[in-house]
Amino acid sequence: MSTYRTNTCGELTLKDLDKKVTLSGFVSTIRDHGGVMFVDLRDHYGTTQIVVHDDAMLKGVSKETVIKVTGVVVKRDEETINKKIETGEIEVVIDSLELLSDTAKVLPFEVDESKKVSEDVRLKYRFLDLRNPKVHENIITRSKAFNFLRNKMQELGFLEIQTPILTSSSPEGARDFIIPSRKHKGKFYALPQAPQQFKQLLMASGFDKYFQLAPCFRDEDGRADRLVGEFYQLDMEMAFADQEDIMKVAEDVFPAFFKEFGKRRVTKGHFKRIPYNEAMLKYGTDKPDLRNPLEIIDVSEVFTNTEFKPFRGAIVRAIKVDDIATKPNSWFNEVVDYAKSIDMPGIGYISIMEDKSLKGPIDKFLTDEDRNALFNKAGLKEGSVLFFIADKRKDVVTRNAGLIRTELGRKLDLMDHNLFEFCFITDMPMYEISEVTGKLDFMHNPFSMPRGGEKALDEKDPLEIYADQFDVVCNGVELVSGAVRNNRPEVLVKAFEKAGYTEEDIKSKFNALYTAFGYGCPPHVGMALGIDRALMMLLEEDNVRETVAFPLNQNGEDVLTGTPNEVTELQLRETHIKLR
RNA sequence: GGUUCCGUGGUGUAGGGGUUAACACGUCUGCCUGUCACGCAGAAGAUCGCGGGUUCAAAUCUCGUCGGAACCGCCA
Repeated sequence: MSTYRTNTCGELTLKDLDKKVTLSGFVSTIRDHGGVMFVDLRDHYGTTQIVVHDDAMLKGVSKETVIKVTGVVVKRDEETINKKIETGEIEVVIDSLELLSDTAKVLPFEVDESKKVSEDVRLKYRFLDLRNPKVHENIITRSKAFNFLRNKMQELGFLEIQTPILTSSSPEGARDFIIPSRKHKGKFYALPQAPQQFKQLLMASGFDKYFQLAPCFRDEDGRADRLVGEFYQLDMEMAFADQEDIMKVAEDVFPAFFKEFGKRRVTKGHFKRIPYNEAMLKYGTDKPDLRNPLEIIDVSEVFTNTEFKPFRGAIVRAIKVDDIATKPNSWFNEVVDYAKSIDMPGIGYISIMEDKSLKGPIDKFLTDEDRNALFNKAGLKEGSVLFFIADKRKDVVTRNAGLIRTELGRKLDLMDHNLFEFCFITDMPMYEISEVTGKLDFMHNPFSMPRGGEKALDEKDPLEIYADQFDVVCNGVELVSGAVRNNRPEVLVKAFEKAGYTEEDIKSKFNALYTAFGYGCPPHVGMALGIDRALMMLLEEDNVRETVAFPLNQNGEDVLTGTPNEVTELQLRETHIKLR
């Protein structure tokens, strides 16, 4: 038996009546009624009400002090049962109390209310914040989630293998965190942005199914849904497998994971598959929220020769919404205001009235032929409203249409808030024209196998080449990225040449992979889930930092431990670093 | 790197060119034998982030700066 307790604060019930018990924990609250005092004693497992009859025992005891008490488990009177806590039918009447650890009398915040406190204060006193059961529970769930994923992957025959944390910097992708080498003057280690190269090397090493709950490091700015510095991926790779095989794993693991830890229904069966280009047209984004039933259509051809100048020669997209033609003008004005807020000049729309006549700012520019074309194309009916989004630039019109679709869905509350709806975005273009350089560049993952292999690279317009590469999107959040990898050195070289790299570049930057592939490598496929972001959704939080025990703030600092910090002159000298 | 918002006792907020800067929670003191967000009475606690400017007068207006958050860039 422990010196400190016979039981935890979360487990005593009526079946323990009359037992002599010892409990230890944090003092949550003290309610002093004169002759009788109640102390809520909290530990990791729960809260138990302690009854004190001698106020001398509470000397020095205040909120958040750590105490040990011994007493007898007593049944509460019917009218004093507290249904809010597991132990609410009993209480412990104590005869001794020992103060194990004192506390400052004035706390930086009330532990139970810590979620309402500004984040910088919470993080400065994170240890207090984490005592809050609501905050505490997230970390427990995180632990269980990691355990679940590990078990699930092992059940599926995947082998967990650790890949290096001290590795080499690669110029592509995100900024690396770099670590100076003591033994190699002027050289640096880098923390991995992802285990990408190593997991592919594992495939070349003959391991069949690899996974890892992998820490990843990127020296990039954070967001509410993106951790600064470090985050975790469920990373996996499988040999002798194609895209269908890994998609099956996705459809097995992720819904099970969301069902286990989420509070919402999860879509059953196969995920809907949407080719990238179709997603961009229908939803205006590569991470659509399918709970929103609205879809975007292209009606450019109707307006090729229109009298309405903003639409003439432009790309025109439209969103049909049924049964809203009778909304008041003010409602439509709010939509117009939203359009302006995203830098659209305005938004045109037509409403279909009871007599099938049209009403709206755009109507006077339409010919009967146009009207017929729109009716057919959009499936308009009485009560429908068709919103138009136009611009000469394809990326702008696509983005704006997507934003309008989302706003209409939100405004009309069309979404099922009790659902996690997954889909695959497939058929990713291999290349795109970089906005920065104007040259051909990889759109996503350069290690993906171009569909059609060498032949496609030789014969096709690069912008027409697709990859067996996919994302898993849930409720408009990109959770997973996966792809069939390029395991053929000669194809790899060709694929990189299109993006302006030489064989020498590949040899110097990705020497390990290039060399390994030269000695035979099974065809392989893999994907990675952003665990923190998935947890954020499962915990219904709107900030990823709520899923991590000790997150860095947006400025990349941990104000509790003082990270990052300065190092000694000696450390600098040994690692050949000179500050200036 | 950029944009926007925020910064007022320990915490969360209100207020707003002028006198004791308000409220809730917390803290302290006293009362109370059944509360569980206990209650009641009282007290302490803030140069309103920092610096400059305008003004007879700045916590308030203004400029700058620092800090935080959200978004854009960035995140193959």
